[in-house]
Formats: sequence, C-alpha cells, structure tokens
Amino acid sequence: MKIGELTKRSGLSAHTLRYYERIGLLPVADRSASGHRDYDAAILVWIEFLDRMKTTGMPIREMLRYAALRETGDATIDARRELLETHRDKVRAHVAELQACLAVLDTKIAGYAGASQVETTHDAEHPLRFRIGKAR
Amino acid sequence: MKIGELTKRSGLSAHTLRYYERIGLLPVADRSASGHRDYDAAILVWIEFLDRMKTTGMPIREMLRYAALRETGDATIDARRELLETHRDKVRAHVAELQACLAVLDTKIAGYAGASQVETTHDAEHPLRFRIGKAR
DNA sequence: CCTTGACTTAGAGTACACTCCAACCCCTAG
DNA sequence: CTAGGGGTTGGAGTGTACTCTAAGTCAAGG
Repeated sequence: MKIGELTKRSGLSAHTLRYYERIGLLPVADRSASGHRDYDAAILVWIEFLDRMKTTGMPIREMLRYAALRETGDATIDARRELLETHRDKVRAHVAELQACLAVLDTKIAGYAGASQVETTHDAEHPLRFRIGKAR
Repeated sequence: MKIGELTKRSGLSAHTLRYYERIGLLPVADRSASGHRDYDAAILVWIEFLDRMKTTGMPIREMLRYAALRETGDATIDARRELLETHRDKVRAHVAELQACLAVLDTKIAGYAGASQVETTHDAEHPLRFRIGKAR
C-alpha cells in the first residue's frame, strides 16, 4: 500500500504519516524499487490504536514510550499494562470532570431558555465591565 | 483582592490572569492607588465558568465571543444559549468517543493481564519493526 | 534605611502537534 | 514524449495557550 492509499484508509495525512515515522511512532516503512513507501495493511491496527490514545489525550511522548516497550518484547508486558492502566485512570477522571461540566452547562442553558421567555432577567448574572476594543 | 490572592483562589497564575485581561477574557481590573490590580470577588464566578469551558475544550476565541455577547446585554441571550448548546453537543460527542476508547483500553488491559500470567503469548499483537535510535 | 516580596510592563520564548514549502524524482496514459 | 499525478526530502512555519524575562515600582517589617 502506498502512502496515498494509507491516507485514505487511516484518515491521517501523508504529512502526518511521514512525521510519525520520523519521530518513531510508526515503524520505518519498506520501500518500493522507486523509493516510495510501501505499507503493510497491519499498520492500520497500530494507527487505529494511536488514534484512540490521541483522542483520549495521550501525549506523543507517552505513545513513543509504549511503542518502545512493545518493541522490546514480552518482558515489558507488565510495564505496558501499567502504562495503559495509568492512562485509563486519567481518562476516567477526565470523563467524570466533563460530565460535571455538562451538568453545569445544562443548568445554564436551562436558565437562558427561561430568561429568553421572560424577556428580561437582570440578576441572573454578575455584571462585569469588559474592556472595550481589541486585545493589544 | 490583589492578584496574589486571586491566584490562590482561582488556581490561575498571575501571568495567566494578566494574559486573560490583555486578550479581553477578563474585564479590566480596577487599580489601587499604587497601580496594583484590585479584584472584586465576583470575578471568581466568571473565572470558574471560563475554567469549565476550558476543561471541556472550548477555544479562547469562543469564550471571547461569549464574553462579547454577554457584554452586549439581554438582546444576545438567544445567541448565548445557542453557543452553549452547540458546545454542549460537542462535549457530549467527545464524552461518547472517550467512553468508546475506554472500552477498548479495558479490553487491551485485560488482555495484558492474561498474557502476563501465561508468561508468553506470541500472537496477541502484530509484530512491527520500529526504527532503532532517536528521531532526527 | 534596607531588604524582601508582591506587583507592574512589553515583548520574547516555550511546548505540542502538526502543516506546509521548495525542489526534486518517477510512473503511466494519451 | 510530455503532462499529470503520484511520490521524496530537510527544514521552516503555524496555531493555541500560555509562560517567562528584564527591568523596573511600591509597601511593609526589622
């Protein structure tokens, strides 16, 4: 598979795929006779995993650490599990935080819905005098 | 309240507070005779709201838009509600995505827990040959 | 009086994760 | 054989949100 097809299948741009390879997040791709990258379909599984970790806010540094552990072999299984568990805990905490924020948002939206019907509600919010004009 | 106390109460650094004021996310603070910022406690409510929006991934640009609407007055209530509703929908979608990722993480972790007991499991993952050495 | 520590400013620097550019090469269809 | 559409590279540029620096001012305790 050439890089163009992998962009379609993975959703990552060719720029990003080359960038990931350069920093070591993707293995060095095989090359065709003409020097073009030639990917194995198995890479999609790894990219999907990276995508999920990215979605959940894992920094590239940590994905690199995971990739390095994986490369080292079976001896690192415990370390990998720990890494993922730590990350999972962070994600869970973040989800909880987001849900708390959602509750506040819902309340605020409900308040606006009421205020819009009543036409004018003066004490719903603190008056704040903002600077007039653009940021410097 | 001086900026030092507000840093403690808000959790934002003095740098950040001044930065937020400069870009218009916080109202221009009153000044003491010596020119130091003198905050009203009411600002904490606004900062808390900003924090929540930040936590849920709202970009500063959009918070500025919200602040501008708020400043304009009651006529913008519908627009503000819409802004928050749009944001809420995004956050909900993101939470759903995170939960899907969490499910995958759980599965993967469970797999590792098994593999660690069995000592050696060879076909659990695709072998990927990573580049040896550092990124350029 | 002097030191300490909190405050002030404009502007520069940082971290992260891309994203793009210039200038090139290579294959295939018309 | 040439035009188009892929691919290649190193390195520079972008956007977001801070974060820090330099060079001061100011107020209060010992």
